[in-house]
Amino acid sequence: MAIERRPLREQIRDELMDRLTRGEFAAGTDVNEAVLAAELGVSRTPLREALIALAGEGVLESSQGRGFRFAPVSRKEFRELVAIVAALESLALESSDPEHLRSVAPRLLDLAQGFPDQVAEHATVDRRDDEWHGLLLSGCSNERLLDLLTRVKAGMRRYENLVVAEDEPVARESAEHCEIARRLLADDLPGAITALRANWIGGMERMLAHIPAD
Amino acid sequence: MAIERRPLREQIRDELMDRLTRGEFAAGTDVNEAVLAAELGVSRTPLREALIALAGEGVLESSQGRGFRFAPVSRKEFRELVAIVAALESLALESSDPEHLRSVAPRLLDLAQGFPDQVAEHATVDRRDDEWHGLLLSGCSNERLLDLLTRVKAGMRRYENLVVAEDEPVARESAEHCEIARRLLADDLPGAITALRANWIGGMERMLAHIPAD
DNA sequence: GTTCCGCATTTTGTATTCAGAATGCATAGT
DNA sequence: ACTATGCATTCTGAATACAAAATGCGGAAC
Repeated sequence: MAIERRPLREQIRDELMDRLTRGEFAAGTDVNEAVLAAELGVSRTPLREALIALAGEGVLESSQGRGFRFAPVSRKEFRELVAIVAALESLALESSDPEHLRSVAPRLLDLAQGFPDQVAEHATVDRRDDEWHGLLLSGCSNERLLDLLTRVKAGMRRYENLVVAEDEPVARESAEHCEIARRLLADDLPGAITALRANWIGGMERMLAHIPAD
Repeated sequence: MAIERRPLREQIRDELMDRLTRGEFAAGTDVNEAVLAAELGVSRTPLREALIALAGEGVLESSQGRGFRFAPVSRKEFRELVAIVAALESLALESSDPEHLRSVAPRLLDLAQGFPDQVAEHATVDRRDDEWHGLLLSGCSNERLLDLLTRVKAGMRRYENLVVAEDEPVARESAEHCEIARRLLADDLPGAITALRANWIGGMERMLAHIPAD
């Protein structure tokens, strides 16, 4: 058994992201360090270190003397984040080994086609989507880029639980993923990238319908 | 007079970035927290907070029990970073107001043409380059993107002082910037983006010649 | 009744202390 | 002579203690 030897700040960071994903923190609310530290059973020091790391990813904001608060959501920022992620994933595809892309394409198609059949509980949908995009990017050798992508996506996480999974969007998502996979199978990388962009933009619009105006 | 009211961790972060830019820290070397804290005249706590923030930007690495060290440089990582920045700046241009781009184009051209005439001390070249790209992106309303760009560029900073400014590269850089500005003047956004990409790739190759093999 | 001032309380920001892990050296054993 | 083990030292990781800033409330002045 490999014993867990990670700094507390990282474990705390992950725990906070988990809770955020579960919707336990409302956007815009202040963090009370003492209370949260007690709740987690740690001291304020590693907690603050985790908060600083999360602030670097845009999950939290901080201001002098007022501490940290969960970053408020806005339609504008969501659009900005989607544009960034779309561009970065496009780059990742571009710099992937075409050979590898073709080899994972069948599995990508499989997964995408299976989407609508599965239960559509919200958290499940997101996790499955993450897995799909993860596989899509698995051939990208730009480690820095993959790192950056996970960080930016972490900043998007708080938007995920604003909407609930519905049948029609899930079907659309599935169709779009199939399209991307088929392009890859056909060795049509530019087409796949275009489809990927369309997928992000489309997903964004489907989400925006649920995000209240600023 | 507005008195400075920023958390120590931010001031420390900036100071460390300054020193890094000045080449005071060798890549790959360990940070001794106590020594550095004493040198800066602060305690280890805010210093560590700054180190954690910098680690999030890829400037530092950390490992359990061994603390922080300045991230080693590698040709591979440099290529990765350039690809990312090129993609992000392209996105920024795409999402800029064309009107605004045309309006700053003359000044961009002016600045670019002035480049070769100025003294070519290394730090000056970089600062002037930053200013030029800053102006180029001044019309981008995607705040998150601009934020991300500065962070990724911070991670590139440690590569800058590996090379010294030379006449020929500076002239090339100037010519490429002129090309971008002219495209903008002609309302040719796609052309400008292509030229921008070429500028980054070209600059990368010119730098790579000076970066030792991994 | 309303506004402004000041004090008490709460919470953050920073320093200090403590504990535990890693490194290096010395010594003992083969 | 070489290797391995134990110990001392150094440094990081985390907790606690302290200082200073912000918030909220109550009372006094108008």
